[in-house]
Amino acid sequence: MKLYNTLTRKVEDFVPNVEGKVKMYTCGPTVYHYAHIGNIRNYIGHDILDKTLRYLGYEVTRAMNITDVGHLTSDSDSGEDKMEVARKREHKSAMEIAKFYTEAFFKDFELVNCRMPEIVSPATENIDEYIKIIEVLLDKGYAYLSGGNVYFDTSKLDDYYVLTNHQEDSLVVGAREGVEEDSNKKNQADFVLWFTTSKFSNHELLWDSPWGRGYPGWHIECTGISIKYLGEYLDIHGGGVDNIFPHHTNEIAQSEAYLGHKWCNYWFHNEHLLDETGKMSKSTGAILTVSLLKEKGYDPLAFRFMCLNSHYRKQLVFSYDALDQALTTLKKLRNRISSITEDGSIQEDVISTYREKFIQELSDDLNTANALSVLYEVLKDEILSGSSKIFLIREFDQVLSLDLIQEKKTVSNEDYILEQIEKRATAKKNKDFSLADSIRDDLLKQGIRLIDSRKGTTYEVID
RNA sequence: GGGGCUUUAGCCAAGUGGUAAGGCGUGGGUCUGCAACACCCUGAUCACCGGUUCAAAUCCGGUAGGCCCCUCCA
Repeated sequence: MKLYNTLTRKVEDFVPNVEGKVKMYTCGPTVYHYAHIGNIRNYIGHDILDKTLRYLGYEVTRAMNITDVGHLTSDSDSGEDKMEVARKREHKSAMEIAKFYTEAFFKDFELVNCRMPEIVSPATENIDEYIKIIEVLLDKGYAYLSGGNVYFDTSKLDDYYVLTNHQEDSLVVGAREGVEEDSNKKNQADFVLWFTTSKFSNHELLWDSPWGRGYPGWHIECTGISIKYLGEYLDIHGGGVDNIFPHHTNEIAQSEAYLGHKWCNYWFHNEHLLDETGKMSKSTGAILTVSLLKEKGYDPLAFRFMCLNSHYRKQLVFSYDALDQALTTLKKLRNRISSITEDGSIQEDVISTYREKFIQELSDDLNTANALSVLYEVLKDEILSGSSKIFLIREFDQVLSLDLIQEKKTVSNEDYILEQIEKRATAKKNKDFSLADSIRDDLLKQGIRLIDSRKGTTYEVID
């Protein structure tokens, strides 16, 4: 398995800490709003990685957090917490907001056939863990108290910027509009581990800590949850590219300072899905979700297909044109697959050849577009028996998860349909084409499409 | 200002030194009373300029366009 590692900026052979076992962590959603399709693309990327590793025989343990606290709209103490903003917007309690959007997230997550990680943990359920880590960081001298908050001291590290090529001197303070400088910090790059109540009188979610009643900083939750559930040595940690700096950079800083050794070997980052205007954002503009696509009549898996047809490390521009294409392609694929008759023997030799090809593509830094091409090769192969094709497709779909093999839709009134087909055949024989066509149209309205061939007429059930 | 990614046919895209996969669409055809389905055929010298090389979409340099990050973000 070859995988691009942000840490080294190279495609590398993947070697887990413990042979045959993989510990994997995914930065989960922030549940103050709906997850848009760009967010979901990220989870599809992680899902493919997860399933590919399993397909290759690894025993994968995967954890994901749910961020239900502690995201500020701005870095300085004057910023508002996003959960608080949503709370005001919707006149609900913070926990109600979190519960609502968590459920909405997993609904969409499952609509695109993403596998649920073994561990899914909300940030608010692991406060003790963060406090424990922060105490150790203070003891070791990596953290300091200032203005009521606990900060991580980045100057204590030799290589704080390992994940990026950033230089401290060339960073622009407040590069983004609305970001203000925090005067409590010793160093520009220092970040908050724990906020106290001092500046936030209206914050709803608060916990007692040795430093006063308050709440955790954004970065500590992933470190805490990851170490708590996956241990001190992590194989893969992933998220969107925007997380590289500062989130993942800070995670590495605090985790390794806490543990005293290297923490995670491979950093996996998905590129963004763009729309015509550029980056999709939860903070601005309308939010397009998978559920909304479904309401518009799209199979959510068409979106998954669209993502798989591209590469996870490439920006992908969303358009309805592209989604339409993906939907057509997926339907045609399923159509072709459903017309395969399962006969003939299972041809182990040929099957393993294709299996190897498929594995080779996925093992090449998850080249899903080429993996899909292997699927087309299988369909076209004239030597391969129907049973062998279905066998392979079923296997490929364990990773692709496109529901390629559809349950044959059955109808309760088959006798009636056959009777109508018979009637139409007679009408055709008598050149009464208007009657023949009206029978065909009637059946179509009932979701039955007739298929004429030399051998006669058959039917299929359509949506 | 600094760091990074990207540019392949109408569209989605693969391809990291040896004369451009695959899919969608288009056009033509087979089948058909017609249609749908299916099947067959159909297209690009790879943003531009220069260099390295026997050989470059693939390596190097430059130009132009698009995008991301530099403390909200997948």
